[in-house]
Amino acid sequence: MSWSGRGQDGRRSYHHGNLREALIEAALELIAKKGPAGFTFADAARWAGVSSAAPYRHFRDREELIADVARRGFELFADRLEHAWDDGRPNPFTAFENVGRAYLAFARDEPAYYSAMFEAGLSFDDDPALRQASDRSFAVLRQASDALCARLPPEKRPPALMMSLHAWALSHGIASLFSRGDGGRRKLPMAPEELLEAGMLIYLQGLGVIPEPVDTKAESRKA
Amino acid sequence: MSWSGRGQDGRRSYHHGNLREALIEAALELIAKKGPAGFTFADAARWAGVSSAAPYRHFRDREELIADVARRGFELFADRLEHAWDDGRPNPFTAFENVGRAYLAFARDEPAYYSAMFEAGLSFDDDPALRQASDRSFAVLRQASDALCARLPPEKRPPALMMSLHAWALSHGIASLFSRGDGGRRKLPMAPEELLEAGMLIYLQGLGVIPEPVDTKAESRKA
DNA sequence: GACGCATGTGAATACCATTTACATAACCGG
DNA sequence: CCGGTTATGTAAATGGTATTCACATGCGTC
Repeated sequence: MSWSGRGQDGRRSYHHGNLREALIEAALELIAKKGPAGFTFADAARWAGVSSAAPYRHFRDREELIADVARRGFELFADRLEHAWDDGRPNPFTAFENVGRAYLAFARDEPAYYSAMFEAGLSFDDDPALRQASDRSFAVLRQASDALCARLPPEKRPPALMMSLHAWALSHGIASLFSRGDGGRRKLPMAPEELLEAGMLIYLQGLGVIPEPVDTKAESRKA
Repeated sequence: MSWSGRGQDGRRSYHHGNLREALIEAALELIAKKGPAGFTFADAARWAGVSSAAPYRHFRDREELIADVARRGFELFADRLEHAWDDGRPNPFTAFENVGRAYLAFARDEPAYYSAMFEAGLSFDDDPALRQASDRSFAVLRQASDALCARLPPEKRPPALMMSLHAWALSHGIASLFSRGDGGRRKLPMAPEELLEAGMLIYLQGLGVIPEPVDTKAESRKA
């Protein structure tokens, strides 16, 4: 079979052959352009060159498509964060910073995914796959926080879960408020990445993870 | 005239008399129930008991109504934050904490306003009134940060603007992720208010605003 | 080669946003 | 009090969207 369902003349045969994927691609294009609210099922169908009823063979309704985009977004997000964490190399502190940068880079470079994930108003309870993908993303932050906490003497050690929630909230707040694909809602005196890095640095110093204001390059060499 | 445009029999006369306000109330109800995306102009009109064309006498389109809700939300938000700040009484540190609690309380108690303000995808550039109201809210955080920074010796003093952005981002992140009116997307081991307070405490300690892990009640008594 | 299931079509239903022409009444000057 | 002007509301029309249903197509399989 022709994978895209097209003959030699370029016209599509009765069956598309890959409609599900085509709809998801269309959704990403459209969400990136007009936000998750502006995305319409009919547009996606037109984009894929099928009738407006065809998408219902692959998704129960419009929301299920968005949920699938969000799920894929979380999978990709988790991959990016895991790659940035790199098992804590070269050292937990530098790796933690890399995760923060990867977080904002994802929000900036994949606004469609990020919108579907956090701004589409999806219910995570109704969709175990979505919940699981979201959990996997969060697990990276959790893991990184564990590693950083482990650096502290047990009596000063904060709850790693709390620390990961703080990191997540700060990252998400900066991403939502200042680092959207459209350039952000508000002018900043610094790049979002710098804002996040400075914030986490101050936070970690407050925890005592960093004894002194520290040169990260020196830190890298030490590890 | 009858302010609500109703005669003694309770039926509305041809003119509503207070439609603009009624539509805004309806919008708040509906946004609270189904989110800013689920809110429809037609529903609001039905709720107010007028035809579906009537709202256009008061708002250019659906978005202008949402923008007005958002603007009012920011005004109310600024009032609440200012009240919590209370000119830095009893001392800047305690007042700063109060602002954080007020932030989350607003997000929890006024989910309709909060949604319209931060999740409706409004463009602040097209609406000076909206921009101005939003600026007034942020100004409270900025003012509080200024006062806290002033406690530090000049050579250790961080940029107050950066600090206020950190506080805003952390608050907004926690509100968005964990403190929505619907109970939040994810279970937490602690109340959102505690999470924010702990986070800001650690942050301020990292800045050196708080010399030691400190009992806030003792701090209040001292001031 | 016939059959069944997956996939796509067209038409129908029911909403919603928005516009337009028209209706009503509130207000205002005389 | 009266007539004109303006603000506010209505009904109907247009065009778009979500969703469903009966029907069509053709891939894969026996």
